[in-house]
Amino acid sequence: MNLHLFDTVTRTVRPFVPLVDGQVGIYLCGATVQAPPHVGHVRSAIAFDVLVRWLRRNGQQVTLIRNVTDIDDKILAKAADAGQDWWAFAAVNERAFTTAYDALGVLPPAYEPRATAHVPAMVDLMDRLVERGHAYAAGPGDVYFDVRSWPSYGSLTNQRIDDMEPAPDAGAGKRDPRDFALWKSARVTEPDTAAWPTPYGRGRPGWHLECSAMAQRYLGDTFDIHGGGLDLRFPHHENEQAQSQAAGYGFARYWLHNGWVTRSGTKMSKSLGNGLLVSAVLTRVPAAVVRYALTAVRYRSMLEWTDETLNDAAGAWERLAGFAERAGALDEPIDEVELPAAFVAAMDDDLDVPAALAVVHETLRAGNSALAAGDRAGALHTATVLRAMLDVLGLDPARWAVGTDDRTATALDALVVAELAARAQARAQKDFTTADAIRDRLITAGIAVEDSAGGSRWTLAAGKDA
RNA sequence: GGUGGAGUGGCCGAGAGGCGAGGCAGCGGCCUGCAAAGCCGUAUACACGGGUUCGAAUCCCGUCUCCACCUCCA
Repeated sequence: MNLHLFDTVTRTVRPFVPLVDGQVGIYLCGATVQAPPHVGHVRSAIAFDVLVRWLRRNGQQVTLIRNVTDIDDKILAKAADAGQDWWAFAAVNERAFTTAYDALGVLPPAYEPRATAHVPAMVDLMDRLVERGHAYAAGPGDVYFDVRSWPSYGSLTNQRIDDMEPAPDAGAGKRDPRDFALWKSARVTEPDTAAWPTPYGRGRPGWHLECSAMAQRYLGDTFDIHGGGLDLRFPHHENEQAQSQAAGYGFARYWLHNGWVTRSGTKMSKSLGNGLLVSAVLTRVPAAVVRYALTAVRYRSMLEWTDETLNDAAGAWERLAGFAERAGALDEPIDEVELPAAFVAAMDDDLDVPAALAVVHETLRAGNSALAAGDRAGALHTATVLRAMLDVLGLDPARWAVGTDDRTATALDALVVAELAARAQARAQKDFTTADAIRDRLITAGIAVEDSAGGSRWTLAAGKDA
């Protein structure tokens, strides 16, 4: 493996060497389940899904831990507004995330720990920090991290404490306004179920503490990669690193951050109200097209989300999937296929997917040419290589093909095939008026028809101009 | 105020001193009954102003514009 990754800490692309050869531990900040996922959320999941797939393709055994933050201020507030139990409210949104991940082909993590199930691990971490003089209780249930006690605080994002804007809600009893909460005391307005007893008083976990505790529990004191969105670098990841290292753990060896999805140049986010729900997008665009659109841009870049983004993705996707199918390669095994050197080099260069896709499209052209020249064997081989590359990106056409066991698809196929047979007969009799009428009828129904020497082929034309 | 990112042809997007990645759209051609699909061909691109160099989108200096984080955010 010759993978190089951009590490946020050093701000350079550097060789990735796992702590234990052949095994890679990754902690990815998952969702705070206060709302269903928007497109930006799944972009992050997909970015790291590609990393996981590439590591596995290179023979690495990957342990991916992606947490679920199932309690926080907003969850409590929104659930209260909706007149629901906060835990039920969180569970509904967590399921929506799982549904979206599955629909977009994001491989499931090894484990998805929930914050509320890890209070003992968090208390352990707080104990260590208090013992070492890096945390203090400011009152019953309120525990803060003492940023002044940890000289390297700010090292992840290259900031000095004195340059940071102090939090406006400088909590009572804080030694420094930048001190952040490890544990938040139970409020009288909050339900009893939202607080846990600790030696420091009743309360609930601070966001940063959760991730430190869960990463350490499942991946060990030191692990390979910590990932998340660019917006989590500060304060979340800075605080995680400070807590864990101040407690004596090595923590993450590489920090990776994905860029976000923008609308008119502005970050898509819940608070700005410009978030597009994944569920809404998927009602009008095939999941494979959405996946392609979110995968095609390099993970560190911003991704402007427009109808044209989807239109471009739909065109490219249909070209790729259409060739794989026409070449008859959907059932070929791809695990042992050797990948083109240029593709490997692109992926090894900090997951340069756009460059890798250039190789994919060159391969596609060669395959289409082989097919046009009647070279079935050559086309089949090319299509198999193509699928192997696409599988690394989570875009293997076989994964997204409509199954023949799908009753609706089977029924539709029978009807369209009958129409195409009638059209073929009309064409044979040079009755092009009838033949074109049949084709127009199919096109109106959203079915594209392609003629070739071997007969006519149909596909659902959905996806374009979505 | 602090920290970081970005500005590439009609659009999207790689590259980072020297043969114009790739995709979409467009144009010309081949194929086709006509289409579609596919194939072939087709671009005086690198925010602006200086400089270094035989040679710069790529290095240096300066300028402008945009975005983000420092408060919950993938």
